[in-house]
Amino acid sequence: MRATGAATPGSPLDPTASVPATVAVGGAAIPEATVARLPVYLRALTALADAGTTTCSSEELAAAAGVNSAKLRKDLSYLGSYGTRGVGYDVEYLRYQIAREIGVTQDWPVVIVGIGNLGHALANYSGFRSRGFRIVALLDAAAGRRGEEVAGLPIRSFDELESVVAEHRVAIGVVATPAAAAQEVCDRLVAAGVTSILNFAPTVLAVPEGVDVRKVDLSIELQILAFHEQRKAQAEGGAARAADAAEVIA
Amino acid sequence: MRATGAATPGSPLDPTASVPATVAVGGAAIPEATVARLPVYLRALTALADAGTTTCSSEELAAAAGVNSAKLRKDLSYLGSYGTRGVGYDVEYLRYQIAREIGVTQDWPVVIVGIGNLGHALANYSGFRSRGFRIVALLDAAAGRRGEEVAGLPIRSFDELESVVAEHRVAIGVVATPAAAAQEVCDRLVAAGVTSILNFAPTVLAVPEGVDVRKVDLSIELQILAFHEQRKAQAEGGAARAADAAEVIA
DNA sequence: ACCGGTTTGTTCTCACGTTCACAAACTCCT
DNA sequence: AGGAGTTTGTGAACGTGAGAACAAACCGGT
Ligand SMILES: NC(=O)c1ccc[n+]([C@@H]2O[C@H](COP(=O)([O-])OP(=O)(O)OC[C@H]3O[C@@H](n4cnc5c(N)ncnc54)[C@H](O)[C@@H]3O)[C@@H](O)[C@H]2O)c1
Ligand SMILES: NC(=O)c1ccc[n+]([C@@H]2O[C@H](COP(=O)([O-])OP(=O)(O)OC[C@H]3O[C@@H](n4cnc5c(N)ncnc54)[C@H](O)[C@@H]3O)[C@@H](O)[C@H]2O)c1
Repeated sequence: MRATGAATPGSPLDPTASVPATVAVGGAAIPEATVARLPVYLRALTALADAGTTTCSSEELAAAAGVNSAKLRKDLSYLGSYGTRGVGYDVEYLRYQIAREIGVTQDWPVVIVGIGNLGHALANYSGFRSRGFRIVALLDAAAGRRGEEVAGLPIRSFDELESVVAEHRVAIGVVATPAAAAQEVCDRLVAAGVTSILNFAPTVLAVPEGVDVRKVDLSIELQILAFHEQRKAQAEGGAARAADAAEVIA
Repeated sequence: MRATGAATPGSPLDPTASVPATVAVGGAAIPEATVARLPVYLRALTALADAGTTTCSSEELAAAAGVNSAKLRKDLSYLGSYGTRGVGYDVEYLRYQIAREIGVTQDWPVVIVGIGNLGHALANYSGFRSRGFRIVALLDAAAGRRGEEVAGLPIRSFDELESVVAEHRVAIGVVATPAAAAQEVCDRLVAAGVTSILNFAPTVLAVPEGVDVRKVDLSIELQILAFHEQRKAQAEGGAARAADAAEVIA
């Protein structure tokens, strides 16, 4: 059902969101779907640059990013005309333009709240740094964790949130607490001045206008896979792999 | 820009995917966007049930799930007519119907490959179990990790993949290895018979027809937030918080 | 200077997804 | 039994996104 290279249903355009859908303000309007793909292009371009490629066609870049080349060209056209007809795109130049458009030419300071299993993994993740983000503080409510160092940063009290946000001008917060605490933590983050939140807890967060929330939900992803898996099993006549987990209806 | 309660752009409808878009086979066709929301409804219903609620209206459930109530009703209508006009939905009954539709009335066996920072967190995550999944094996290539126990399961050699998949009839695999190894691991998983993959590595995986891939990409999520954050800063006149990370263009 | 080959930027069309609005259907009360 | 009030299920209108197709623009060679 899914084709090679263009293989994924996966992340950004959230059907759970009831929202505008294009992003206008200073520059031109950029469709939300395009915004969600820009980071993918950026990554593909970085990989090409690392491989020593200096120029690439929309076809090549599209293949590397796993999208249709027409879609890629249309996406890029929202940013401007950075290619050369008959030639293609200059990898380094385009990479910079996309990075600038996304806003990751400088680092964004980020706080992580909830340094448990997941918080530790996030704190240790080096991919942040190279992609435009800098973790400036790790906060946790549990007194037991206080003082422990993770990836060179001490775990601090959640009560230090306000001063940390003010000091580093933090705009982005990550919530990695249990679901029960997520809304409360979110409220505190917003009150402290954070206007973008990445939520790992399995809850719907309510936030005031002007605050963006994105969620990463592992169980949802797996359940979507399970749904398709079940359909595949049914398509095979029901005698398939997950027959024990799937009852045939039709 | 985003409204309370319906706050998120967040996950499932991936603009990186060039794909059909409705899911037909045994039962009726269900739009992909709807499939992506069913797990959210399921979670909201579980929360309601835990709170002792036995009946709810589409309005209430929609609020709990963070979506428009018309959208909710239309989504549910794809599954059948499980509500009662003038009354609403029976929480427990609807919960079961959705769980059955998704295919999580029984547990799906899952293997995790790459037990590093992230793999450890995933292995320790209890939310899996309660949502229809059972981790049956942890695999890692590094000999150094061999034998270590995580959450009651031993870390086994990646070479045991085929036998594990065969033994437990595993259909779903999780890739938590470095990006460089992801495609190779993915190929092995597919060859072993896995037909659904959840990928945490920042790479585009190429898979044959019939295999589903979903990706969870933290950096992409953060970059999307950064984009909007930058726009907010520009909207405020450029003198805003992240002025150092955002140049005003006009 | 011109011509063939190549690749972008864009237009046009179609499919998908969201939302409104309302008739059908149910409950409860009189 | 009937009517008022409530809530579902869905038809229709609108907006957004995807992809095919093509004209405009560029390069290199002659
Ligand atoms: N571990 C995973 O792989 C995984 C996967 C998907 C989702 N999640 C979700 O991510 C969240 C964290 O998961 P985890 O496994 O790290 O849990 P965890 O219990 O290991 O860690 C949670 C941490 O949050 C801290 N905390 C609790 N209340 C707090 C508060 N009010 N303020 C600040 N900190 C607080 C706790 O002290 C603890 O350190 C959970 O919501 C979980 O459902 C985890
Ligand atoms: N840690 C995070 O919070 C985080 C966040 C986002 C994305 N990621 C991505 O998730 C992946 C894992 O991250 P991590 O921090 O756990 O990395 P890690 O280096 O801690 O762990 C990777 C593990 O994979 C194993 N491995 C390497 N090659 C393998 C192979 N061919 N077969 C089987 N196992 C192999 C290694 O032995 C190691 O145990 C990376 O691609 C990373 O970019 C991690």
